[in-house]
Amino acid sequence: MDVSPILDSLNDAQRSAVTEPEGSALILAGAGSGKTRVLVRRIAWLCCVKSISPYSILAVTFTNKAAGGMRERIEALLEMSMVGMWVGTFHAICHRILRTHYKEASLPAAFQILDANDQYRLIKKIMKALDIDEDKWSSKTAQWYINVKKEEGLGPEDIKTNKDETERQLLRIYTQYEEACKKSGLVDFAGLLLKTLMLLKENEHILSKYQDRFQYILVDEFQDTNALQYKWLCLLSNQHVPVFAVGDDDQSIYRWRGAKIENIHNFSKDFENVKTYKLEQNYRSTGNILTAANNLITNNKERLSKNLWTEGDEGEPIYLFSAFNEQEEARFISEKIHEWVSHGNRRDEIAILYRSNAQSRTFEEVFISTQIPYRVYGGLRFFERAEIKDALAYMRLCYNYKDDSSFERIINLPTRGIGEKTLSLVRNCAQKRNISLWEATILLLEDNQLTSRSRQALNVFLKLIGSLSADIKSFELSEQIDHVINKSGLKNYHGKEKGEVALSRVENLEELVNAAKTFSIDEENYGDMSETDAFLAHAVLESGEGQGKQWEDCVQLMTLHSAKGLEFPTVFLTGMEEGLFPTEHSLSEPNGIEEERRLCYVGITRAKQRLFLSHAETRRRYGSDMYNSPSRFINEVPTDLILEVRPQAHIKHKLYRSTEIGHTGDDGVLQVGQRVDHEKFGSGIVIECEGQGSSARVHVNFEATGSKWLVVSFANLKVL
DNA sequence: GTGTAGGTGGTTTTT
DNA sequence: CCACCTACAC
Repeated sequence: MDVSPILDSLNDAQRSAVTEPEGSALILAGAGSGKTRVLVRRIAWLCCVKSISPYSILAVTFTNKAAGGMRERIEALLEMSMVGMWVGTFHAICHRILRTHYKEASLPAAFQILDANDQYRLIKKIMKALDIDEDKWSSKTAQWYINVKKEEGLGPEDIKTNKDETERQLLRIYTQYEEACKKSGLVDFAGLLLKTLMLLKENEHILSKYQDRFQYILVDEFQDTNALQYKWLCLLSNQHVPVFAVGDDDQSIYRWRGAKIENIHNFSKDFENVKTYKLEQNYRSTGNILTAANNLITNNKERLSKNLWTEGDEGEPIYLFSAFNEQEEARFISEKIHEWVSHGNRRDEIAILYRSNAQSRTFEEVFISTQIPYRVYGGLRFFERAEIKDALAYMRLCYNYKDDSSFERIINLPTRGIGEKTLSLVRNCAQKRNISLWEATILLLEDNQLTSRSRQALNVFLKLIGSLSADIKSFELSEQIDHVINKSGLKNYHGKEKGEVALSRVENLEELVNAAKTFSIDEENYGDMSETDAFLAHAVLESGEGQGKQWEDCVQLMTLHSAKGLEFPTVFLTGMEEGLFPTEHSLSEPNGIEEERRLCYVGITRAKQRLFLSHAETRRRYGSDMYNSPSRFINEVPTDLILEVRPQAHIKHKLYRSTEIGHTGDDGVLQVGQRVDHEKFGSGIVIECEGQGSSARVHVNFEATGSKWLVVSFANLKVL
């Protein structure tokens, strides 16, 4: 057969990887080296040349978006349907397996998935019930602890009771939390993975079913897999199914979330017959951009060596803009965008990247006033909105009365006179008898111990859910949701509120009905689930876009993390300041700086043609002015690549100002960060140094009087 | 049960 | 500084 479309325009390394005959392979694919292309062609190669049925292939990706894109690209390349091939995130795949074997996994058929937010709420509730002081052991820590333990593959019963008081408390919470999840038929994200792993370990016939089925396993973004996912891969591959793992250790930016880079190192040891391929030719960026990225990343000690190169031109220099404050930084970028657009270019070819979400604000303000359409990525997504989750909680409760988390969410929403007092009676009863809140409510009503008022209210609620759940069983999915949001009073409740927000809530609820209408059950991910089950799972696993409406040509604003995997002709890498990027936090973490540097590397390599780095001398943060020196990462880009742009030079600054200059009268060394004392202005901190000898000046931020430039030879500063 | 004053904390994020 | 949460007063 003609394999040319599959091997067409691949370079040698890519071709070797795609046609790897036997065994597992580790593809170290640098940024822009055609990683996705290799994955897609590999699958095409397996199907067409090796005549492997799509049914025998499992491809795992990091996001749902990537999964969809991959299937599409293969189908486009081969002009055939890939029905039967499993492509999805670890979570989606585990979810599917658990649905199929819910009995063996000791889960109810109607088990629901708990998202991070629900998980947090549940943990808080449990801590309150256990009477654990939140000031001493924060609920955030507890959540972190639970997820870390799960990712290590440890259930509460696997952890030995420690003498350490903190750990004992955390374990108590973990135990209770698992109990609560089990009782309500809820599984959190890490739980999907852990439960699947247990299921496969404990049920030989199920494990061999999947081991026999999947003859080839492919993993994208391998550097971002965590310990649990790795174990899962080992188990499924059973040492002999070839695993094709594609990743880039230099782009590992999720270690803080449990991603284990060691997986890349261990891969060759744990799997048989592993060949390693390096994809180092970059097809994305100009020579200068690549040189900048390469130079930056060589400052990391802990990495597999790899050097990107391109056949392309050097291209434009790396532009650097030093702004006085964050406003000016945004204004400068706004001007550049106007310039760009007036030359007939598109705004969506421009990305503005920043370290933290809060930084988008200044850009938004300036873009509104200078009339630049923009789109901010990230933030609250559709299925994460409170009103949507409320509506879905009704649905979930209708299908599973034991879902306590949903029960609590909507018992008094809209308000129906069931307050804290009644609710705590229900909670107590449920806890004492180890039954669900729903069952406890029924018991309490029979017991006749409640005030007539709360009995009335609880009765109304039970009746409502009862009749809703009876009504909707015969309806289409979208009709079910429409029915629920109307009959529950949810829509009316938000309709009566005033203001923009309320209006958008009603619109969102209507949009939910719409989403249900257009939801087509994707056989591959949801198998033989009912449409409703599939939709509810879909809502949690794939929480949707933050802001719809992509039709307008918009400048793209996003964090460095969310830029991973994307590329843009022009990239503005903003807020390049010590304390911001790298973050203050990272300085005290063991390998914090290296992760920040990888993040910077990701940022730089997003750019195809033009890269702007910018930093601000002062930045308003948490209400007070911060004076940050330029990020060390700027200095790690070779000076000769950089062109400083300064359209409105107010003061002449040195680009690379030394951090140490001259001497004070009492012969102390003056350097950035040094505390000094001045006769008149009092004490302050040196935030900048400039010049040499008698013309040397320092910028000092005085506690009492604010910041001032002082000539060192006159100021008579005392080093403190 | 709703509204508002006071306190607090505040990277990155997909599933 | 601002968004979010909690606690209390209507």
